[in-house]
Amino acid sequence: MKKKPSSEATAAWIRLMRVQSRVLDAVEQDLKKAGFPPLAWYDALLELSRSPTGELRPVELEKQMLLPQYSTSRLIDRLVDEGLAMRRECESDKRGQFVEITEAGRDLQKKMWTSYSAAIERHVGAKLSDADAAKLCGLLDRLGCACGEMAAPLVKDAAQAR
Amino acid sequence: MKKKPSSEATAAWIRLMRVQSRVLDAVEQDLKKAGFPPLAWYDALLELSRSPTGELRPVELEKQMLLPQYSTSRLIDRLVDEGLAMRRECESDKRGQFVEITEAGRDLQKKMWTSYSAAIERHVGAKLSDADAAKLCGLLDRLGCACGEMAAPLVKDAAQAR
DNA sequence: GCGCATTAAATGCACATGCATGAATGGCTG
DNA sequence: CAGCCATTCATGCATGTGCATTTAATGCGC
Repeated sequence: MKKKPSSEATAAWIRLMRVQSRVLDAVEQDLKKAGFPPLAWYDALLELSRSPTGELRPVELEKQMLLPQYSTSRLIDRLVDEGLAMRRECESDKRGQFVEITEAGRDLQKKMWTSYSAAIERHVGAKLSDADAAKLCGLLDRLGCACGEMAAPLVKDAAQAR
Repeated sequence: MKKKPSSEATAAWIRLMRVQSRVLDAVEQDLKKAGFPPLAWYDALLELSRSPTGELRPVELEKQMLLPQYSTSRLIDRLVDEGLAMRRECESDKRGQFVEITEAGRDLQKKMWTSYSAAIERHVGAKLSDADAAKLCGLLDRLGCACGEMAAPLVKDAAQAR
């Protein structure tokens, strides 16, 4: 059947791709210039630090962030290499493991948030009123949620860092 | 000064990243399942085919798509390898060159558009009314355009394929 | 015309990613 | 309990990407 998208839908698609790419680039650049690791590290550290116990199963991390399994596995490798997290074996299920954030990890997450939040403000907040940001949010949610999963219970304030 | 972003701005940022990632993924998967090359190839072929002469300088291509110079260079390599484009030397400026789309390239672009447009409809059009898509567009533009460049003269109907 | 900064494009090298697969464990079914 | 499929995580290999540098040609100032 191959129905064609309306020109509005197509335009929205193009904007979504281009604008995201630019804004992400800008924010990543800001972080890099401040001497910090990539955003993905922050996301992982944040998820870990948000867990009551400071630890998560790789599988859970993988679902929170939208990464493939192998990608999560290697991200954890790097965090561990840098002393930002530790692997801990899982008693109840010996296939699995836990990843626990270290103090250094928590520190880095907090420090990054300073730069990160400034970058968000600069590249997003400064260009949109709160009302418009909320509208944007609502429209984007309509695209994401119907995607199959719900997966947005704790996302809503995922940056309540510090 | 490091001003903090409002929670609305932060939420919008997070949605922008996550939703784009999901939707892009979905569309790329659709294309891949249909046996087509990555989206970037389509974008490049479209830009080339849109040029009146069917050719562009790599530098121009690089500006249209949001790619770094070396990335464009290698993308062209692949297109040429597959017979979808040809390199042609530039008379007036011997440093430069022209990249010209071939018939095979035009064909592929058109064929991809069938799948591509269906994917856009499925993952964007179907989830948003035209009015909402237009709103989304407007909000996104506010984020992208103030970015420094204008760079959206021909983007507005960049998918007027076929 | 000569030196020199500038622009266009390619490339070597380290590192990241995607994909398929493997290894270990768990759990279900008969 | 035996067989079998599912789950969790790691990894080898090919491919892609980022970054810095190189090569080549231009234009500019003098």
